[in-house]
This record gives sequence, C-alpha cells and structure tokens, in this order.
Amino acid sequence: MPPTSRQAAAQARPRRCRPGFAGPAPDFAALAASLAGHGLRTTAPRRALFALLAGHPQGITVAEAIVAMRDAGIGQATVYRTLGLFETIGIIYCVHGADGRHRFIPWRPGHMHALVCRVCGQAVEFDACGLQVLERLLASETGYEIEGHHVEVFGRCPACRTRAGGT
Amino acid sequence: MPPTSRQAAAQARPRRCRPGFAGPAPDFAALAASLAGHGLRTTAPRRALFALLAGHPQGITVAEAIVAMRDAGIGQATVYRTLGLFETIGIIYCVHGADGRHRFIPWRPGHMHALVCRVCGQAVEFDACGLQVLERLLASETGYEIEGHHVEVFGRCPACRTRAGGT
DNA sequence: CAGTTTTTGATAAACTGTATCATCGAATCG
DNA sequence: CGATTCGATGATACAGTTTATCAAAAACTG
Repeated sequence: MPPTSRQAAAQARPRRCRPGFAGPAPDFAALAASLAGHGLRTTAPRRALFALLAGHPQGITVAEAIVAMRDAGIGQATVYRTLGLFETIGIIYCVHGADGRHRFIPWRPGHMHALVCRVCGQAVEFDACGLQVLERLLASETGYEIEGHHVEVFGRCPACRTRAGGT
Repeated sequence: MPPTSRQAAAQARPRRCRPGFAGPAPDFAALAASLAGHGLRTTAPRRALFALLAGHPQGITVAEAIVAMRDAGIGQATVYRTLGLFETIGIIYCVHGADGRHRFIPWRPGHMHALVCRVCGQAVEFDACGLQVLERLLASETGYEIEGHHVEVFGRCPACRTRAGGT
C-alpha cells in the first residue's frame, strides 16, 4: 500500500530496473541521484543500508538488515521504511524464499532474477530474457497490456546437493 | 453427505501436479483418495476448503480463506493447517504475489500460470513451456537442481485498457 | 546561519502465523 | 450397528513480524 501520513509527501514513482546499483563498491552518488530524483533526502541510515545491500548481491533478509543496522545505531522502523523505499524507487527488489521469508536483492543492470537455493538460501541471478518473449506473445494473444512480471525459481545449489542427497 | 464414493479407485501417489482437482465441480472423491493415500482423514473442514479452492482457480490468500471458512464455523488454525497440508500432499501450491502476500493456487493439469489484470482482477491462463527451457538452461549453467518455479505476469486486460486510460 | 520540511528512533500497537490442549469425530473393528 | 481409537478440530494463548505515532534531530534551501 502507498505510504501513509504526512511523511509520504514525497511521492516516489514506481520504477523498475534502475541500473547502476549494487556491487562491491557502493555508488553513493547514484544513490543520492536516485533519491533526489524522487524528491527524497540522502541520509546516513539510507547510505548505510545501501552499502549493506551492495555488499550482499545475493540479497539479505529483513532480520539480517535489522541486526546489521542496529549495530550502527539505526532503528528497526527505519530499516523497514528504507527497504520499502528502496523497493519503491527501484534499487532493490523483494523475493521470498521457499521458507516464506522476504529477501531483498539489489537490482542489477539488465533485469535479473534470482534462483534461490531452498536449503542454504544462496541465490544466483539470471536474466529472464525468455520472459520478454513470453510477455510479447501473451500481449498479442490476450490483448492484455503487460506491465511486469515476477519470476521465482527455486531448487538446490550444487553445494547442498553434494552435502546431503536426501531431504 | 456420505454418498457412494466408489469412484475413488485411483490410489493417491505422493506426487505433485495431480490432475483432476480444481474446477467448478469439486472432485471430493479425488480429494478423499489423495488424503487416504497419505493416511489422512477426510473431514468436513477439508472438504469445505477444497471446495473453496476449487471455486477460485486463480488462487486465494490466507486471509480470504480464513474469512470464508469462519462463516462455516471453521477456525483459523485449521485453515492454516489445512492449507499447509494441501500444499504438502500436492493439491495446491503457494506463491507470493508482487504485494508480498501468500496466495494458494490449486494445481491444474499441465502446470498453467495466470496473467492477472491489475485493475479488475480477471485472469487468463497460459502455459509457461518456455520456462521449462529456461529451467534446463539454468540447471546446466548453475549446477542447481531445479525444483520448481513461479511466474506471475500482470497488466491490464483489454476491457480495462479501453475503459480507462489512466494508471 | 536560520527556517522549513523530511527523516529518524523509541515505543506502542496491530497483525500474522504457530503451539497447546481438551473435545469431537472419522475410520476401524468387533 | 455400536464401541474404540487416534487423528483432527476449535478456542485460546503465545511468539514473531510489520506498522503507526510523535517528539527530536538532521537535511536541504536561500
């Protein structure tokens, strides 16, 4: 749902696939630009969370973010707010593992998707170019105007397959 | 109503994607067979939830199920339990929509997916055969053992496109 | 640097999902 | 057909997760 109350004044335009984020070296300039472009301010907590995400290209859970941010003196409410904000302005996206927990992954150039290991949670990204073909096909066959898609593939990573055959 | 359920001939296999479920006419015999095949009992709440699901091929949320079942005098704990059960024995599967909420969808033959209109909610189904190619490619490239996928495509249906141009 | 508005952190509160347990009932057996 | 057994249910309590509130602090503007 859209943000409530007064501090929602800055309407963030729902945007997808903003390139240029994530990676070993957090691009704070890009962060600031994206925030400014949505009329939002660049603050220390936002930078900190952005850096945390940049250091975890495979994504983090809310709980992990809360713990990490707490060590930096940042409250959990801010973590929730900022994650939601980042998702809204399109610098991260949210998936849920098979365990049902949300995981936030930085957007990478090219509209990547995550292949998540059900056992250890490690995620590998892949492009879903095939999906764009599917979208076009669907559009022409159904007359729908396709606005987006959400893909989730899950399985077991090589390490987990080796470690335990069963489960 | 204990009618003649001799048609339950087919023994239940612990298998996913069992066909024959869902649809306008809930196949209670198939439900009973599947439950019995897992050593589970056929009860009124399970039949009721099964019928509810059959009436919503596009899936329902937990909240919707709880409300609907409450009207039938069924407790929320039972709804959670039964949904989890149905998922375990493979007559429904769980996804989370772009809004982050879980949605339970009856398995259909052929593994169809839904294209949902964001405005009116009307859904069109399509097969995602392209996805199977993608899965195989991912498996060979990443070494993951692919166990499943979830695809959600959303947009605006022709009627809603015509009716209102906005948003 | 002062003013204005957004953002934050702490707390409370709401919500979601799970565990417990006495009771009920489906399947089985006599 | 009635008795028995053990799984299933519903109500409640409980734990965990997410959101709302609001005074205080911080960020942008000029």
